[in-house]
Formats: sequence, C-alpha cells, structure tokens
Amino acid sequence: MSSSSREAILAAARRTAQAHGYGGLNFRELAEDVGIKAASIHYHFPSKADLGAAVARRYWEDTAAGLEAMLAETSDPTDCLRQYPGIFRKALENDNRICLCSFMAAEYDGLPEAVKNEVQTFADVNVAWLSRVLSAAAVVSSEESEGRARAIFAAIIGAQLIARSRSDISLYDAVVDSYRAAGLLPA
Amino acid sequence: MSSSSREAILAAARRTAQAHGYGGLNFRELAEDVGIKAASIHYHFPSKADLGAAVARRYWEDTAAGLEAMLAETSDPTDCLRQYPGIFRKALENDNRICLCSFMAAEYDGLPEAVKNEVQTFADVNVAWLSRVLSAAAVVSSEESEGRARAIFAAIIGAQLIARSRSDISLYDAVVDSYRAAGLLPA
DNA sequence: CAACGCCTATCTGTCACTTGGTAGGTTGGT
DNA sequence: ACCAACCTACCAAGTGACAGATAGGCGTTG
Repeated sequence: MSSSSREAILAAARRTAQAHGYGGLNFRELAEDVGIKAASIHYHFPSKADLGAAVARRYWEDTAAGLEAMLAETSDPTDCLRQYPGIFRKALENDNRICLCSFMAAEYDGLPEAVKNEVQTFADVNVAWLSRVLSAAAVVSSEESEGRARAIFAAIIGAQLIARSRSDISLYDAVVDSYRAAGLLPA
Repeated sequence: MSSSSREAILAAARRTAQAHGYGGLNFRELAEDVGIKAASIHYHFPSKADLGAAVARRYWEDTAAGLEAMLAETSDPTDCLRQYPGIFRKALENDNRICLCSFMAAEYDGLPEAVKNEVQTFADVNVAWLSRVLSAAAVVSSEESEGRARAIFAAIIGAQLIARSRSDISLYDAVVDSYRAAGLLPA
C-alpha cells in the first residue's frame, strides 16, 4: 500500500483536469477528494508541475495500453478505426469531460515544460497508432497515413470540444458520423 | 472618445483570452496593458463575467462581419469554403493563439452563464454561415449541410488545437490539406 | 453643478508552497 | 532481544503572492 494515496491523487487530479484543466487543479480540493491534507500532496508531488506531468504521463500510458488492447482484441483494422471515436466519447459520457490533453493543448502556453512534453506524447501515441492502423486497413497509402492519422486525431478532439460546449453528446456522434459520410473515417 | 478605454480593454482582453483563456484573464495585467488601474476596469465592466461576455460577444460579432464580407467579395461559394480555414489560421499566426471560443469551449464547465451563451453563439454563427455556403456550393444536399457545417467547424478548431500544442503552424496547414484530400472540405 | 472617467486604498479570499513537526514501521548493529 | 537510527506518510500552521471586488475621492468637461 505504499502508494495508494499517490494513486488516488493521480486519479482525482485526472478527473479534475479533464473538467477544468491544469489551471483548474488545486491542492485543497484535490486533498479533500482523496481524504488527506493539501500539504501532504507535496510529499508525493513536490510541485504542481510535477503533479501535472505525472497525471498527463499516466493518461497517455493508459490510453496507449487501451489502444493496444483494442488492436489485440479486434483483428480487423477497419473495425479498430470504427471503434476509435468511442474512446473519446467516454470522456463526454463522464459528466461532459474532455480529453485531458485537448484541454492542456488549449492551455499550452502557460504549461510547465514537463507537462508540455507529456501532452505532446499523448498526441504522438494517438497519431502513431492511427497511422499504423490506417496502413493496415489500407485506407490510405503508407506515405499518407501519418498525415491522415493526424487529421483524424484533430477532428476527433474538435468534435469533443463542440459537444462539450453544448453539453450534448449526441452532437459528438453527429459530427463523427459526418466525418464518416465525408470520407475522413471509414464508414 | 467616451469609450476608448473600454475598447482598449476589450482588445487587450481578447488577446489575453486567446492565449490563456477566460481563467487567464486578470484585471491587473489587463489594466497594465491598457495603461489604467485595475480598479478602473470595474467602471466599464462591473464584474469579470461581464467583461468575459462582452469580449466573447465582440468576438463573434467581428467574426460574423468578416464572414459576411468574405461572402460579399468572393462570389464563388466554393472559394469561400477554400478561404474559411484561413480565418482560423490568423489566430495561430498571432503568437500561437487560438480561437477565443475554442478555448472557452474547453473551459466551458467553469464559465459564467452569460459567457457560455456568447461562446455558443460563436459556434452558431460559424455553422450557419458554413451551412449556407455549403448549400450554395452544392457540396452536400441542403438537409445535410448543417451537419457537414458542424463537422467542418469542429475539425478546424481541432486542427488549431493540434498546431498550438506544437507551436507549429505548418501542422495546421497539413491537417487542413488532409481534410481536403479526405473530402471533408472542397479541394 | 453634476456626470464621467479614473484614481488610491483596502478588503476578502484563494493559491502554491514551506516549515517543523508527529506517529508508526523498518532496519541494522550489538 | 534491544534500541537507536532512519524512512514513510501525513498534518497544523503559516507565508507571500495574487485574485476579484468595493468605497470613496479627485479632477476634468459639458
């Protein structure tokens, strides 16, 4: 149990940051969620920047693991592409939250360097996975797959943002369907 | 000149909010930018919420005027669709800023009600304009035009976010080109 | 005079972070 | 077996910086 508080802090911080961003993280509220005192968080994470970087890192690690798991379970790469938007849908289902790293991309200018790096890695993980799957599904040529992968990733986080600003998850579904109809994603 | 300070405050607040969001707005810094004292801002905008709403309102008003102007100058609706991404490119050109309302869409949960409304109106203005132009260009059927309009709007702000998180405007261009190649936007 | 535009001064609250502890568990030398 | 040294995990109290907001006053202009 050496790190149960640490894990609880990471989980609570992730939840908060998906709703209010890095700037919306604060030690008091976090501590209350976890059931310890604010000062104690500094034991596990010396500074807010350390906490932010740890949260973002854990976030992309979990995402990467989820993507690999999907690939292992779903043999057809085109099916993987069909399921991909569902991953980002979950954030919206969870009280209208959004992807942690989308929020942090908006906040990018004011972010500590260590956090910026993790945010970029999240994008890299998604683009690399999409690129691989697009190639496997032969949706585009392998030279174009990274560009298309980035476009899909960008479009998905845009859709998330739109849906959030209306607190309406059906908007996300509608936009994703439009992407499919337009040919950005396989139908 | 009854409102030269008021206008200066709005302009400075817009610049700041495009870089650091509604949460990043603060009276002291704003006052320094404008050359007055922080307390004086409250004369023009009683509360921060009032200021935020005024900034967001002015933002969509300016955007709406720009879109109408483009439509007046460019007779071909398909050309308008080709130029549309350029509007959002300008924010990135301006020190890696993004659309005010994209940022505020991320911050949505913590926004005062009056600000939320203006943010939604910005989206409405864009979707309505795109929908009109898509219909005129006969890119999609008129029943589908609003859905496609929303998809384009979402995709564009997603592209902006991606480019910002790398401070790399060429990423925006590449993603927009991918949208065109995929058929989301006319080539 | 009176409204306007801005000022000084101050209030109250919240933020991240620091200091200086305590209680309990583990370890290692004798 | 014993005890001292150390480590882990936490807390109470407080610091200075900064946030939005307010009250009341001062000079200019119509």
